Amino acid sequence: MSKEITSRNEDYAQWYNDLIIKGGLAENSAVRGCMVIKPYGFGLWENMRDQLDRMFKETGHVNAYFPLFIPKSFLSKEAAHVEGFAKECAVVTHYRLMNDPNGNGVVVDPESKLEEELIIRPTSETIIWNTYKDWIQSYRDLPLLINQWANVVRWEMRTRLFLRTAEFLWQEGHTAHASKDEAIEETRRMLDVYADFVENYMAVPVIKGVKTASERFAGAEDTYCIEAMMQDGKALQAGTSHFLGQNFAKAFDVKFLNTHNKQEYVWATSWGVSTRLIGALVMAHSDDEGLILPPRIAPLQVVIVPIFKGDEQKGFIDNTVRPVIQSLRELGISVKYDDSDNNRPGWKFAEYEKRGVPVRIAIGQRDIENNVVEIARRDTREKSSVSMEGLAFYVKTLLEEIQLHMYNKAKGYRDSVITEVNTWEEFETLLDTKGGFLSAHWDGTAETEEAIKEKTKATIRCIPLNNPQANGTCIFSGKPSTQRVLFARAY
RNA sequence: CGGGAAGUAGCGCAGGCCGGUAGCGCACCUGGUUUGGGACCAGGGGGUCGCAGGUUCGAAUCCUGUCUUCCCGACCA
Repeated sequence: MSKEITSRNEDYAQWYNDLIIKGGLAENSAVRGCMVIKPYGFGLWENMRDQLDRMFKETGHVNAYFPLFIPKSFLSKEAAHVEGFAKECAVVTHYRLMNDPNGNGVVVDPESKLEEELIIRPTSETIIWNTYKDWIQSYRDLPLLINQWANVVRWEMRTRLFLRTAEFLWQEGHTAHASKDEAIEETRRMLDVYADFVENYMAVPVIKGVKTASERFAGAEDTYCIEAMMQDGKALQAGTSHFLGQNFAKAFDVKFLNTHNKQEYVWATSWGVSTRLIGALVMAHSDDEGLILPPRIAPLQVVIVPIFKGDEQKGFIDNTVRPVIQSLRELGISVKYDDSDNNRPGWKFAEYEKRGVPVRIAIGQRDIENNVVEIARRDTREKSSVSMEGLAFYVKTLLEEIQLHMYNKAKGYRDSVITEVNTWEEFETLLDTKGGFLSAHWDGTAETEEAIKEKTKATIRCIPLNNPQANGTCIFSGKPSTQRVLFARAY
């Protein structure tokens, strides 16, 4: 039993905080609402980022970088966009400090007021579309497929490590297209990339869908999303891909000459995932002993712990382990040999379990005599004795098996909490007792959606893609409905 | 931004009501014994008690303000 981690049953929110902090991923900083991502957590992000980056490149995108500061006037050009972000922006009003005349350190120099305030980007549509105006003249300049890795700031009232912080890291793709169909195709393509990544690398099953009008990104025509399910029955939006129509092209006057020599506004998309995914990862897989990280993105895949009495045994173990490490590395597996003398094996076992390292290899005198090692997998906590012969391949296969098992387990849980409900009583009861996704008929109006949210805190997470059409009656209003949608309480 | 709780050594806490100059466990350092699920003995180092004012001969303790964190709400990815 872990001495340091609050159990899920006792206090789910505290359990999550404990995992992040005790697992070494991140901690709170001296700045309100901002976290420090520690090396282990950043290693995780790097692995996620690198894989996503490969996938973006494979789908024809290139990276670029746009400014952190956005002139205030830019933000006001697209009406819905302003509306959506106005309330949570950090604003730069001055550019210089001076010594406090009263001797209290430094103060803002009142002489240095900016003529036009700068907004610290909450997202980059405006600065990017202002730039695209100059980059796009003809259909030959399209499509323009650009991604940016950046930090953004949204002044949140209430923050939680990784899930919602004032500053976070993300990627934002911003593309421009010659036709509506092509832009929609891009929006869907990137949604598929996200789903592929989250399911196959993070081992978190997702539901692809479309947001309702009220849940849409500020300035989008359509917002597509992937929705994940956490162990407490609450949903989490893991990624979004927006079809922006011609809204930003019109706001920033971005036109191109088509093949018929006619001016047209370009069609746009934007899409993003953030460090929030780490929160999803933690809450989808981990247990009361600590983190459980999927092998394909774990910063450390294998840890080797020696068990010995005296220097002589240690020497034997070192010699046995050395070629093992080499053969694992040759297969592209990350390994750490923890032969530190500070802690005993039991302590190390607990520590690496807390950190979610997928595979632990323990090796002692007894094992060497039998030409075996002890292998423990983090996901099931099973231990077994494995021959040294072909060990590296065994581990490689095991890592793949763990990856798959984690996905299947998470999917099994997720599927078990998707419930079709047909009465309002059922809806309210299940929301409180079981949670998860409630698949229910909805009359399609924002009023009903809002009323349900008021009453239950559940929102429509998405209308799943390829959603079967079936006539029914709205769970709340009793009016006719053409399809079921997914409701849930969410992060 | 409203309501509640909390901030004392790296971590977890006691002390506070009743003011007198700070203590425990873990971690850390040294030496030794240990090592198959969070070792033990002995010795040792480390704290402007979140910060700023105030009351007082004297403040971790009382008062005011402020910052931060956690929980619940409103807002949101």
